[in-house]
Amino acid sequence: MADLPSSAYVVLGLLAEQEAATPYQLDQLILRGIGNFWSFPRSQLYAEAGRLARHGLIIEQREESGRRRRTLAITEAGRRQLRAWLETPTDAPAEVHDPGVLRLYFQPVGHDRGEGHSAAVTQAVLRLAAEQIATHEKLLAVYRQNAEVPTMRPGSPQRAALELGLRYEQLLIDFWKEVLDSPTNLPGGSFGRPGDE
Amino acid sequence: MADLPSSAYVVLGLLAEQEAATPYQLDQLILRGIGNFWSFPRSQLYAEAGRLARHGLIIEQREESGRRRRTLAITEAGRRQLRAWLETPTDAPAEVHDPGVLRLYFQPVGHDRGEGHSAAVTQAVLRLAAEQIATHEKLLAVYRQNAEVPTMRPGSPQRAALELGLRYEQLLIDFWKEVLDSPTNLPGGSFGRPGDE
DNA sequence: GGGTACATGTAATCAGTTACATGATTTA
DNA sequence: TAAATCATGTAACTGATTACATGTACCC
Repeated sequence: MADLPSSAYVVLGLLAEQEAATPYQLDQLILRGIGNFWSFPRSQLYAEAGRLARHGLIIEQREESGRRRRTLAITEAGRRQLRAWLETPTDAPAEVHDPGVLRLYFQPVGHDRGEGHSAAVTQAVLRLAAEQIATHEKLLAVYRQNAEVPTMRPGSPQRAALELGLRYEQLLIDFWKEVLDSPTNLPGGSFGRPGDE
Repeated sequence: MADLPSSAYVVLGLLAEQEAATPYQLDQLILRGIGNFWSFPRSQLYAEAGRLARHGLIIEQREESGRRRRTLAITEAGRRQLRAWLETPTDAPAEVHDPGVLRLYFQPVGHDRGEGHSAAVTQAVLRLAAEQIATHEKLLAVYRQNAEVPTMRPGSPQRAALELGLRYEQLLIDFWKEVLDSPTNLPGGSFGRPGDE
């Protein structure tokens, strides 16, 4: 079986716990759960559903009437595929796409010549840091709320993924706060060089 | 000006510091630098180059002879666009796609009924954790090497981005080590609940 | 000078996103 | 019952990836 994109396994995984769901319901689940770590727009769910159905990994039932709603359910073959994937070792690195860091990286080139930090760069970096702190604190708050919902069992994989999200956001906030504190000598300066475990 | 995908700004940003480069050279730069935080395959560079050239943000020169090599250089309009983007506030959240976490999340559904941790799940989680630790330690080692290259100025944005990478990998390693230590009560268990600042 | 590794480009395909259209349900 | 909101689907487009083809330099 040709291997599927990871988003397909998100669908399979959710259907494995839900037994059956509409794409819309899956979207809600993703939003509240794994979506914070592997998100994609709802419309993609239709494409995934089609693909998975073609492969016989799920079955789609359409309503006849107006909305022609789809109900999705995983098949035995789908479960097998999911299990196989869960057991497949992976050393694929995580992909991080962070627009804030990207902007930080290129700050110096936006301004005129010279490697040194101009006042303009400093200003821009400060603005960026403040904005990023706000962004990440907002997300942290959302995660904390998610941690409170009753179905979130402590010690479960779902809770662990969320925990990682919480720590990640905290890391980012700490990082940007350091930037705010010394915008001309960013984190990773002369002290605490790597190699000194 | 319609706004461009972030990868376009990677190209613009690099060209702004390099003055001129071939796509291949850009690829090398990305590999060593920002690529750890915003990567895409080399072939994409050709598409980006085309797009940017069409918009007049860079100029492309092609060799006449055999390889028909392209040399890219940023234009004044390109610099303006880059500057504008650098100053655009963004609250777009970072996207993290981590195949290890995704697998962890769905471990329970791979195995038979019941919410409780079966021995099989525990086994699978342990394997996953071990494998993830190895993966992230490998990447950490690469980052540490990158931190040593002479052009990597301490306190610079490039170094800061790398620093973030180092911390991120360390975070992941710590997380997975905790998993290894108590695979039946994953991080985010009863103690250290959020809300207790 | 033949093999190997590096450098370069393109086309075809697949994934992901945006924008839109419409059906159903609630509520004032 | 009109307006607002939630739920649902599709098509068109753009971005990203894979697979391939070929050129150039180096080195034994």
